[in-house]
Amino acid sequence: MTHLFESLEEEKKQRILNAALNEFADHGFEQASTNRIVKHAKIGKGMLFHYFNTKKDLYYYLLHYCLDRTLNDYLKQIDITERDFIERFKKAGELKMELFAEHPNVLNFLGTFFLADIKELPGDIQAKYDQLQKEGYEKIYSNIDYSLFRENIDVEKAFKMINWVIEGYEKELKSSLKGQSFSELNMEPYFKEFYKYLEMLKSAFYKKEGEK
Amino acid sequence: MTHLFESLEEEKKQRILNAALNEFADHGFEQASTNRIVKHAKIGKGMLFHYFNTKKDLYYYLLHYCLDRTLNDYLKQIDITERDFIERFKKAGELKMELFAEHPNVLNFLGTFFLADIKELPGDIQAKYDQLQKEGYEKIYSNIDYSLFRENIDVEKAFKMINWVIEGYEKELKSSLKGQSFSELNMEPYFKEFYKYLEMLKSAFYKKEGEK
DNA sequence: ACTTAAATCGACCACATTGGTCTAAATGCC
DNA sequence: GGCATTTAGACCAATGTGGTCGATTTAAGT
Repeated sequence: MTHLFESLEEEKKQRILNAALNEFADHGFEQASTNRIVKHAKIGKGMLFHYFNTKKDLYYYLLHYCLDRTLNDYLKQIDITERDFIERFKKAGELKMELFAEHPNVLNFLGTFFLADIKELPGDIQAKYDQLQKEGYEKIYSNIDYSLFRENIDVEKAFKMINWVIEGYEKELKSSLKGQSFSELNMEPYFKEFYKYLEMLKSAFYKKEGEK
Repeated sequence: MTHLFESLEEEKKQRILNAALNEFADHGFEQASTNRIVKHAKIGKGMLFHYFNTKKDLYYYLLHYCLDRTLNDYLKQIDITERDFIERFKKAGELKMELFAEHPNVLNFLGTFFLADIKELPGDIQAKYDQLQKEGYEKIYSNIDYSLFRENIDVEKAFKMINWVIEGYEKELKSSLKGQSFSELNMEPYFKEFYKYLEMLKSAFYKKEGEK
């Protein structure tokens, strides 16, 4: 088989995945401890190095996994036939929350990776990374209907502000629900509140009904 | 003398302060290394423990220092006779940038401290911390002129969105100027751009001239 | 039931790093 | 000169590091 680890029982796989993602997300590559990983994953030390030969290999495996998830479960799901910027990102925000609910550490891990700027990556991972950046850029900027915006406003700045508000709300939500098991929570009221912010943004930046 | 460290030549004091703040900001208390601190501060190991008896004492000293700076150089400077929310935070944003330019690590250090939630602090530090929270709350919410806001908008939400936009701009600025010595930079063009965002927020949330 | 192969653990390795100490030299001061 | 303070870094026991290995259990095949 291509990878020993892949053919493990799902539950153990998840335990190891989560333990390792958390450890790297919390401490970065160098300071992450394989001892802590095996302890939290509740496996013997030997196993970790049986599945992944070295600490670095483990890191690359996780990186590949996270890039894949983010690309397939998040970016690729963003619908660019939706030409309304805010509507597009309303759905994107929901997708992001779903991914976070299922795998809180995928996004955290990638977060720490982004600001660690490693000099060189294995070819296939570099490719995935490039693909992710390209896809991300496209999903944000392509095929937006500029005519929805009021004439006198700076659309570039509006884009940024909308993103900051979405990020701000996400951040606040995460911190106010810290500890609670996100995935078994009824998210509806939070989405409702999220939508109110988006409506405010629309009435701030979009043309009013009359002048369309 | 009350504290050996205080009566050092300014330049050496700064070297030690910066080295230690950076180390704790990057790694948190446990993982921070006194060896790295002395290396970066370019002093002998003995000195650090001569000035501050233990690692913990050093940490508390820094904490006290950072709380003090933030309180005196930032929070206390915010003018609450300015009743216009956005104008108040325009000046607050500038103060924050100035503090950051002079001491990038003070805010970073406090940032890591906030989310580390230590169980118990020495009395005097706990007091400073409480004072900071109280002062912070006051400076944000007290004496705001609500009548500036348009009648149909949710002011609480507007507050938050304004803060998210300011934080977003700060974050973007920091990351786009990363590496450059912030303090020797001409910040004017960036303030100009910052103001444009604030103007957009005003026209989004405030009453127009006519309806005042 | 017997053999062989894969999976699993954790003691163990050599080495690096930890917070903190202490000696001995350098420097400042009268 | 002589006393006190400042300085550097070798040194300490303790802990932690990534990674290995032999021993034991489990699974599979026939």
